[in-house]
Amino acid sequence: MQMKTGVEQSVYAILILNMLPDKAVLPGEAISQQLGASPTYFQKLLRKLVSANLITSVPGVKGGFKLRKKAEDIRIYDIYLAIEGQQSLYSSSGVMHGMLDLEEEGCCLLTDLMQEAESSWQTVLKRQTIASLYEEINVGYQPKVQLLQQWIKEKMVM
Amino acid sequence: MQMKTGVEQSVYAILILNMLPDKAVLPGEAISQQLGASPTYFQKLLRKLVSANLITSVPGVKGGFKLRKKAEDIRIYDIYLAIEGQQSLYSSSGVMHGMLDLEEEGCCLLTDLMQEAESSWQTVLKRQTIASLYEEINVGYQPKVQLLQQWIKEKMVM
DNA sequence: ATAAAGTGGATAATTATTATCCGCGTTATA
DNA sequence: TATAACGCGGATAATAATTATCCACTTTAT
Ligand code: FES
Ligand code: FES
Repeated sequence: MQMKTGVEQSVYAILILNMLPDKAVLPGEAISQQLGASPTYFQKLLRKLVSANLITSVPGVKGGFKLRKKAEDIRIYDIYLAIEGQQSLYSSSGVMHGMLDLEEEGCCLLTDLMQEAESSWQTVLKRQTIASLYEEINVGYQPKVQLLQQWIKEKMVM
Repeated sequence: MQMKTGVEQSVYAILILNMLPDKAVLPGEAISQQLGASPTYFQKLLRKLVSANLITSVPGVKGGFKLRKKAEDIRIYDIYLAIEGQQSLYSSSGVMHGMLDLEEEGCCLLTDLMQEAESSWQTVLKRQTIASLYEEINVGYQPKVQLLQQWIKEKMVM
């Protein structure tokens, strides 16, 4: 039970896109290179982010990706959801059904508990946004962020 | 990112063992049959529960498994831990390291957040115990539980 | 002695995740 | 208008995680 690495990559990808000037766009391959991710698979992840309306894509020669929402409106949870899908962490196999010979469903006590735990988990991931995460990184690693900004200026297209 | 089905099976297995009279023991195969689990793999799960000191095993002809702790002292989280292991839900691949060119570790902002979320999740799973779960099932499905009790009396050995 | 259990290791089957390829549509620009 | 740089989607392969089976072994009641 491990979160997909795609979630981490996506978060940092969006963090990069957040540093992009308005109207500018960054090619997927540049991003995947910066993250050290496999370019082809990373495109698939970007597609999921597009489907989730977190970023937009521009095809064609000066194409690429950019944010669709404001950084304040992108919660870490949204990114998680885009990549991992909406299925819950726990899904009952109906063990209790067979055990107690129940006809109807909607019973599983464990499901209730697990759902509550997951909600509690989600709450934390809904608190932090790309904006707040960027804030933290910026105060903690400003010089490095400058370099990243520089790199973005080189790779972006308008 | 799905919890292993072994967690569900283990919870119900322990719930069954909890209904066992003191000194009695239930063979692993009987349990797996009741749960509809694959017998050989389910033995592996039972082993993990033994290793985690949640249940004890008795070898030999009148052998089987029984609880090691009191139902009040077995949290759902303990069972989760026994089956899934102690690794956290999220583990950083160091994407931020490569991105910002950091030497040392202990940085990842996402790791902190994810850890907080996971703690929050764990808290819920630490609240409920086998005792409280059994309580709930007992009030909700008493007649069915009677039948299960009956079955246990048939299958147990002392 | 024998049979019924658990144990541990090796291995296979299945499923989920990650990765690659290729042909296509779109768009700036030469 | 041709071309090159990009994103898109489907098919497919490689890898890893999970689930499942088998077997030789130890333990113990009868
Ligand atoms: S056994 Fe889980 S929903 Fe019924
Ligand atoms: S990038 Fe996550 S710990 Fe440094």
